Amino acid sequence: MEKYFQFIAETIFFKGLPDAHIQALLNISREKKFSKGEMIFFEGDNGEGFYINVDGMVKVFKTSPDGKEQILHIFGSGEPYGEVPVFSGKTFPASAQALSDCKALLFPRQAIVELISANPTIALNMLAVLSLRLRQFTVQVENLSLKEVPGRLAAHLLMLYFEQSQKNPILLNISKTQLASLLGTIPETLSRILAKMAGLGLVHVQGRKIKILDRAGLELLAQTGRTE
Amino acid sequence: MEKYFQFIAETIFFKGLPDAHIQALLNISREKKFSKGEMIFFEGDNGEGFYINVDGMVKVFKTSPDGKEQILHIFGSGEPYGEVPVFSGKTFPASAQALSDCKALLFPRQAIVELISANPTIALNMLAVLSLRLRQFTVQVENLSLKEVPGRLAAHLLMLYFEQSQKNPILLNISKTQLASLLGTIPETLSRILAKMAGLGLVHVQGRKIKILDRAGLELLAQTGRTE
DNA sequence: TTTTTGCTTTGACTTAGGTCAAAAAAAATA
DNA sequence: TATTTTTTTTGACCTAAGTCAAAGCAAAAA
Repeated sequence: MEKYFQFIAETIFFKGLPDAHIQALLNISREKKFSKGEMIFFEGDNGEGFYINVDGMVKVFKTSPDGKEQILHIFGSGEPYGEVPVFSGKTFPASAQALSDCKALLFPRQAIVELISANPTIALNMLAVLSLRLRQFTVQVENLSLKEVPGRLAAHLLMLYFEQSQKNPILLNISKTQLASLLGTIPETLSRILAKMAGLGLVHVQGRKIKILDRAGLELLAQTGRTE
Repeated sequence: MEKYFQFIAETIFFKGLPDAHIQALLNISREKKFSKGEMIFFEGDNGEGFYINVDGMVKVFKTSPDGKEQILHIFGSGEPYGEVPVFSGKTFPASAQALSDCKALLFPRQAIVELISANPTIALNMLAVLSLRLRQFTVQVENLSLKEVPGRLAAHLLMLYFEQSQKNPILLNISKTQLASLLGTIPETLSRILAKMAGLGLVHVQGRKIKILDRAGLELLAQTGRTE
């Protein structure tokens, strides 16, 4: 586990902590591996702790009775997930699945609570992370209820553009089917709208590579939903 | 402010704290009054602290460029809101407005952060509150993207039924226009669907009083979206 | 009480985006 | 490479729910 010392010390949850605490965290953490497609936890499960992703990508999602799924979030390296049951005392509100082969560190509930009780400063990092997550949810609700699919897609592409340090073309990190589920729509609709956006000269699409041709146009679409 | 000692000591945020800390909180808090319709904060503002509602009801919401609004949450007595900027260091992700004349206590950011740094109980309480809020958001996203309006309405009525200790008829605590906005739809659609549900013998509607006639039917509708 | 204002309902119409089916393309596996 | 499987695209069609307009009600203000 020693190899994760530096890794833990740099995660958003635990950055800025004294070495002694990092070491304590290292001692309580367990390494977990998941292969592509494997379920990490199910909605309704009692959480044994939360995870920090080391390698690979994880999706957290909800499913409807008729099998439709809505992705809530996709987590990559260094990102924590599954914290809700640790603090709320309730079950997981959603399920998690490995999108690729994954490695993660599991931090058991009891040990984390004790660590916070002994050291409230840690809690501030965690409060910050949860607050940012709340912020993201307000955006997702706004997108789902106040924007139409083209607007959501435009906003997402712009987000990726900045996330990938303004490189152009941008590269989708997930399949278009997964992207559809993240945007609250279905692959057919996503495909049609990408085609329409290409027709309008906003983007050029080649598999997972999307070249932004008209950034101002995308921004207008993302903000107002209109294209003129 | 002394009159709020007991009130603060019983809020979800601050329950379980020693009297000395409650007194400290009392000392840093400021009483605020808002009249019906008054804005409490705007999306994008820097938060000076968070609020705990004393009297009245507050809605937290997002608005689209063309004026449509989505209510994220409605807060009543004893409930905290506006915490996101305190911990995330960012601006308010949504706006807040008084739905009725309101009284609230404002807890300034700096003082709260200091209190948390020194007191693990508060930190854990706050983590619990934010986690529960995250849970609620997952439900809202699920509702918006995986359920149709009748299913969302049925789920909401059942929630009110339990919130109001299974009294029947239940009483809407907000106008139908506000309810529509909370459910991610518009008043016309809500009205039509309530009429349809009444036609199916699920409920009986009389202004803000809604009598549940077929609870199993409502539960089926809430879970599966179907009515047979 | 009367007047004004805001809330709710109803009707006619439109549309974004979903469903179903099938073909085409890409990726994974043998 | 060939073969199987998965993903993506396209077409025809359908429907939930939105828009617009108007009327009816209820609640607040004069």
